[in-house]
Amino acid sequence: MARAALSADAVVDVALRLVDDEGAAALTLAAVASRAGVATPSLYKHVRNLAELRALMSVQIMDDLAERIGGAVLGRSADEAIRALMTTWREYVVEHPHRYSALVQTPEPMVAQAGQRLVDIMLAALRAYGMEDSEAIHATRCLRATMHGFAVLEAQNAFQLPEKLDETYDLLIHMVVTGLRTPLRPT
Amino acid sequence: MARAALSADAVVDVALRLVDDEGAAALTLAAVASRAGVATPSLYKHVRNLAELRALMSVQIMDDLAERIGGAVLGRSADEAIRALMTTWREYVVEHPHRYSALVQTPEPMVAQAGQRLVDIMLAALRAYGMEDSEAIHATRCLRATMHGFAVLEAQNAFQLPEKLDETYDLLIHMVVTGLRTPLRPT
DNA sequence: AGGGGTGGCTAATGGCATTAGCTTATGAGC
DNA sequence: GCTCATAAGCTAATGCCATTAGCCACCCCT
Repeated sequence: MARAALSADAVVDVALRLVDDEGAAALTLAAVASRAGVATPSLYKHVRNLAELRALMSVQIMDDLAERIGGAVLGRSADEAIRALMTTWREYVVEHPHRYSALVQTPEPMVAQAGQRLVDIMLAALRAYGMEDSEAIHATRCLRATMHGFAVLEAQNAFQLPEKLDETYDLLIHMVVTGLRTPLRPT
Repeated sequence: MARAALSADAVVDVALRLVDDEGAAALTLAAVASRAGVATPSLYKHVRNLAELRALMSVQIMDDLAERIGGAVLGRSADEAIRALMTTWREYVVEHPHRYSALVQTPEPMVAQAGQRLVDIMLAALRAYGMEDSEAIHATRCLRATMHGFAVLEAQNAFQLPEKLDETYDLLIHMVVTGLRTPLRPT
């Protein structure tokens, strides 16, 4: 080992704060290096390239989300668990909208695994409905799509009208809870 | 006027086909120019810059979607309209996944207006539920968030497990229809 | 005290968006 | 049919960015 200095985690951390402060479009290696007080090429000692940095950031974001959500869901079941999950998810997005916009979905194993950890937590919350496996997977996808869609749109400021988003989100939670509880077909 | 040749619309068209063929990440002015059989700087005679090209592409995509959806919803009401709307939306995404990934939401008026046209069609479909204005707006946001979330994830290939997406989407439609029909509170 | 490896640096390359300024074809009016 | 203004194209140049190559200094371990 040599000087302590930077590390991959530290670089990711600097990059995440940069994105928080200046938006996802401001993410360049030059800007990260400048914040870290280092020359641009030095970053390559810690991350392979920009694409990997993006992936590492996404993993960190998903893990943060997973941790928060895991805590929120603990000890609750069924409707209450979904409500807590969705509320916690949105809180994170509202706290860090740019960070959420910087999330990338790549087929890369590292990112896919972090996504899976997140999905597993949702899956666990939905099993509380007594769903069998395949059914729970479909339900989880619906939950994920719904939350993610709202999150993306809110993070990008895509909702124009003056109606309160809090109220919309209450309705969204209601829609998910009601819609997933009502059986699709009487099979 | 001078030579017919290119036009802003033609550039947008070439760019959309490029994205369809090679993915959203392949969108560069150099690549568009090459496809159009022209030198890169020539594009600036038709679009202001890359950001404007992206915006114009997004407008085109949203208008295509609006046209399809307008047709699909015509003559249907309530549940059937929502079902048709969601099905048509997803068909477009499956046909043009890269194009959908290239969609940008900016506060720019041009894009916001195209988005509004799309939202208005959804709003019209939801009024069929007899919702009053504010209620219909919240419901439209839920519908939009849900569809968009699923579309983004499917376009990015973010669903890993082998379960059929068709089945998931059936459940999603069911969730939206059921969830939006059930009143939130008996106010 | 010394040596190996790690983490930093400067310099160089190539792709891209964008701007400046020149050239030419076209079509409207005569 | 000729002229000319202008739209639409071009080449050249700039500057930012990611990435690579190759060099140097510091620190820990012995």
